[in-house]
Amino acid sequence: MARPREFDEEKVLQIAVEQFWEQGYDATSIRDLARAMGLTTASIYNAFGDKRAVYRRALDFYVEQSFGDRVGRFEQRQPLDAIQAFFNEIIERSLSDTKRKGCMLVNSALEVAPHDEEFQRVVSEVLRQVEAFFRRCIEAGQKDGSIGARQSATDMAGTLLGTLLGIRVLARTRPEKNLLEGLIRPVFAMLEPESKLQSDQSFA
Amino acid sequence: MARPREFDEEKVLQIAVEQFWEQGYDATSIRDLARAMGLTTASIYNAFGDKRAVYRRALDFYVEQSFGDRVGRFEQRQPLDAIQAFFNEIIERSLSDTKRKGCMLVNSALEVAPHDEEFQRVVSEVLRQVEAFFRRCIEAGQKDGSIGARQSATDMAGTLLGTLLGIRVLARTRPEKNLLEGLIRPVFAMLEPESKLQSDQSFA
DNA sequence: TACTTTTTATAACAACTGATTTAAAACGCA
DNA sequence: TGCGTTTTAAATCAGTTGTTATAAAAAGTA
Repeated sequence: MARPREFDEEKVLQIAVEQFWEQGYDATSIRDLARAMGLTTASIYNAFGDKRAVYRRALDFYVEQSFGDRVGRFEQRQPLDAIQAFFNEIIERSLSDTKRKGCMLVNSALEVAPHDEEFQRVVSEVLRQVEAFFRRCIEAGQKDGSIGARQSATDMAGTLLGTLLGIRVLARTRPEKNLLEGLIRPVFAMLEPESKLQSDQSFA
Repeated sequence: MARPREFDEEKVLQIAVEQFWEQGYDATSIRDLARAMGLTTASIYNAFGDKRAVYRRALDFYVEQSFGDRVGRFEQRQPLDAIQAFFNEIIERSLSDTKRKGCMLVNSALEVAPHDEEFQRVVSEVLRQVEAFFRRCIEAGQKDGSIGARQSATDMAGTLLGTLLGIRVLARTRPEKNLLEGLIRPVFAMLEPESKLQSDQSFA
């Protein structure tokens, strides 16, 4: 046959993720990638096509390891607990993100997706899946009474999605524990069943 | 004295805002700016300093006309109405944003602020002001009974700020009327006074 | 061992980047 | 009318951008 590849495509993609994640698409040059990957630019073009294709693969790779198993893992839990654990993990990750990289999907939603139809489709599809995960949790919780039905599952799932994105943006410039943990409290309260409402009057 | 300037600095700054707003910082070159402004690059450097300084001035200009009077205008109203009107306007603007430019401050929070201390300060300061506006509204509403006190004003102000940012990100890839107007409903419900809670069980 | 195919390394391509130099042009003030 | 000052225009700087051509190196198959 022919000469085999000297590098591991997954290892090299992981490096691409870190570069694009930290610096964004425009600010990362092919030479940046090549140096970090330990490859020549020719090898990158040979293996992936062009810069946009590397980013595409990197974003897929990121989504896979960021949302792939996680959603399934959380869905094992009780509905309300699943949602709360999901947000607690996001907040924790945002607070320990010393490099201020944020979420690569959100970054992509703002830098690349607005003027690239394909990325728009990719990003909105992932967001739709997260929203659907929230909605399934809420519907299950409403059925077993652990989540209130004052608002529709659809509306509340949207609220959770919006809050999630808001946290990821806010944490990028103001990664303050009090702020993030405080803003999520009223959102959790929104999920509470009706029976708990009266006992929830004090917040001191 | 000396030769007077041939261009109107405010008019030219407005053009810079539109360019940076639509394309972002990196993707907008000095030559892009010069062409759009009808100036030479030398004139830009003479008048503003360097590219970063142009962006700095443009962001200030944007913030001024986007948040300057608006907050004051809304604060004239009744507390709850002020908040609702604020969000309704944001949603309306997001839905009619055919160019998908989003909010320049949010864009800046993700592209520039993370690796530029000064912009981080500028962005977080504006966010703090928006948050303070929300808090003032909530505190006033809690005092006159038009807004519930199940959650603290601080926490709810944070929730509103997070929701605001979430809407601006979400609208960038999914500017859907149902989604945005739906996700805000539970947030408005969170603000309701205790007395209205029981009459709010149906959402059909 | 020779042939085929793919991956490498090196170099180069044209276009563009932010920024500056040079000199001409345009004003107000003396 | 000159003088001092600033803004213009045009060209240019060195460095970087994404991408590709060329040819050498490395493997399997015949």
